Amino acid sequence: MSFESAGGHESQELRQVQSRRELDEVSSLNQSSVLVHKELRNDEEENKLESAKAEMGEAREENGRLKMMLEQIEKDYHSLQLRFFDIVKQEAAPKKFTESAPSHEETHEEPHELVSLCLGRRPSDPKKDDNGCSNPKNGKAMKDEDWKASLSLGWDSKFQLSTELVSDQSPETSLEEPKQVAVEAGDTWPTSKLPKTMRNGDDEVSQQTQVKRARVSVRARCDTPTMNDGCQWRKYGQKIAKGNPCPRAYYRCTVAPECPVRKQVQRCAEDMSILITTYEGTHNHPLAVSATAMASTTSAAASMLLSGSSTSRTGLSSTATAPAALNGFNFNLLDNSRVKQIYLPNTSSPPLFPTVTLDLTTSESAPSSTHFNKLSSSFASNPRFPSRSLSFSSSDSTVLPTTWGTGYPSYAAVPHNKIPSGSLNLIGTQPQEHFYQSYLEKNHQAASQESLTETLTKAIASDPSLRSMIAATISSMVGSGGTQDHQGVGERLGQNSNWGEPIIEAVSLDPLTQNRKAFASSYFNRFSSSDSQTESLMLLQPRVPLSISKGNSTSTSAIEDKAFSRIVATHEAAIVEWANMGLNP
DNA sequence: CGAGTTTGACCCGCGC
DNA sequence: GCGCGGGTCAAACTCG
Repeated sequence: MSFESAGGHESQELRQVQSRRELDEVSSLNQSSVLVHKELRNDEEENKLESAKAEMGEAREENGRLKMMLEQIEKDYHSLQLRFFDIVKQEAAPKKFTESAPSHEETHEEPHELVSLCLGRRPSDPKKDDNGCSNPKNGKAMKDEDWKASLSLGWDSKFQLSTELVSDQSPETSLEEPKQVAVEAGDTWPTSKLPKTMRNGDDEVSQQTQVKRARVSVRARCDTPTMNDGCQWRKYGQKIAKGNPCPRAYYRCTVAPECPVRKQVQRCAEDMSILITTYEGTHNHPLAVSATAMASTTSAAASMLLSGSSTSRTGLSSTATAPAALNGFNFNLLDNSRVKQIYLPNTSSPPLFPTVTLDLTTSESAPSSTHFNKLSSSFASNPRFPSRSLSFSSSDSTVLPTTWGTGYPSYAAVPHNKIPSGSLNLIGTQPQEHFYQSYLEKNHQAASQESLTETLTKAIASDPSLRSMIAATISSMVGSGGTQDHQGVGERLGQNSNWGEPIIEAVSLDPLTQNRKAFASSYFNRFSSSDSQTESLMLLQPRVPLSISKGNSTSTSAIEDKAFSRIVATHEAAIVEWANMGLNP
């Protein structure tokens, strides 16, 4: 202690001596500097002037260099933009280019990379969105509408997202422009099927002939000539199709003059009460709330279909089934017993387009796994395109099907947390869906729940579309079912958006959703870190999270319920984390 | 009178 | 090349 105090004393003296010396130096320097300053004042000014001039010269030079760089950058940007447009044109019209100048690069192009098959509408008018549901103050007034809308919020095709990646024309419009491109690229009709006026008119459109189009066929019990899906349709033709005494009617969307969406309506030959409506194309206009349900459902189905076809070559056959969630429908595993045969007008001539069938008929009819097999095999025989069947075998007819034909949905009649269960079956030809086949077999053999869970986990890892569906389910659960909170993801996303509008916009605008997206992406990427599609797939969340209520799924088999519980339990931590993102933004 | 429907003709792709 | 079937066109027709 004394040593320290002595040392401190010495240092104090040293500091005092030092400061005195410094003061002396400063004073002497001041004196001398005054003299020098007087002498050099003129010289300094001259020097300053010269240095300033030199600096200006350098600045000019730098400015010139920067200008050159800017010009060069602009040139590069312009040339790249031109190249980009050329590429987009080429990709949009592969047929023309392959015919005129076939190249290896083009012939090796994956068709799915060129296609967007979003059946929802593109966000053509964000203002309308704002006027509609995004205003939280409208809360109660919009409740019913929101509820309806919540049923209709859907997915968008990941191909749209993929298109987005390469079609960004300007940062400000990056969320909108690509969608337009997607609409133009994905909804074009083959040249042969384009109206003559269109064939002669827009070359770019008519050139997009090889683009693979997805069709979504919806089977639903309906007494009226057509399902009321909220859209305005104009009938433009009717034909008697082979194998079905009931005529097939062709309708064109008339909400917007240029809307490319068409639908075919035909009664099922075996069951006249079942109406088969096949949708094709993407609405390029805002949709009414009542119209968004079908658009979302078909969009999701098309997305699933294409996600499968995009990851595998067609022509390989396998029967596949998958658990999935669409717009709040229950996420149920396959129940073969409820899958009914879907009318196939001409199994000898496979459909020209990849088709996904949504079976919204009730499950009252007799079980028929043989029908299922027959159906899947007939699809599998299709060498050109895979087809899938999604069966929403609902035990409660108050869901979607009954809303069609009556004009307006009756969703309000169904408590949101008591949505009846529906199974969703995928019947596909995707070789990567070995899991589905595996599950199908396991289901038949009453396999153990443990193996089922493992299989499901493996499936998540192997199938990007399934991952997207799982993510959708999680989102749904968090949005309403899991938290009993209508302010969940569903409202966040659903209210501020119109139907069919690609989810990417809402996702991009909502920090919470961004977090969730990032989380889900990272989470599911653990299963497949090398899968580049995962991230975009994670954006395909459902707009509306209806409750995935399992308590009311009386029609669901015990195996399905348990399997569902297991898969949810397996990813419980992720789900909780996901949910907490909303609770603690 | 305009919008929507009906219906025969037409076009095109595909298989034989 | 021919026939078949799916899809579309467009004139005629219907309806409000």
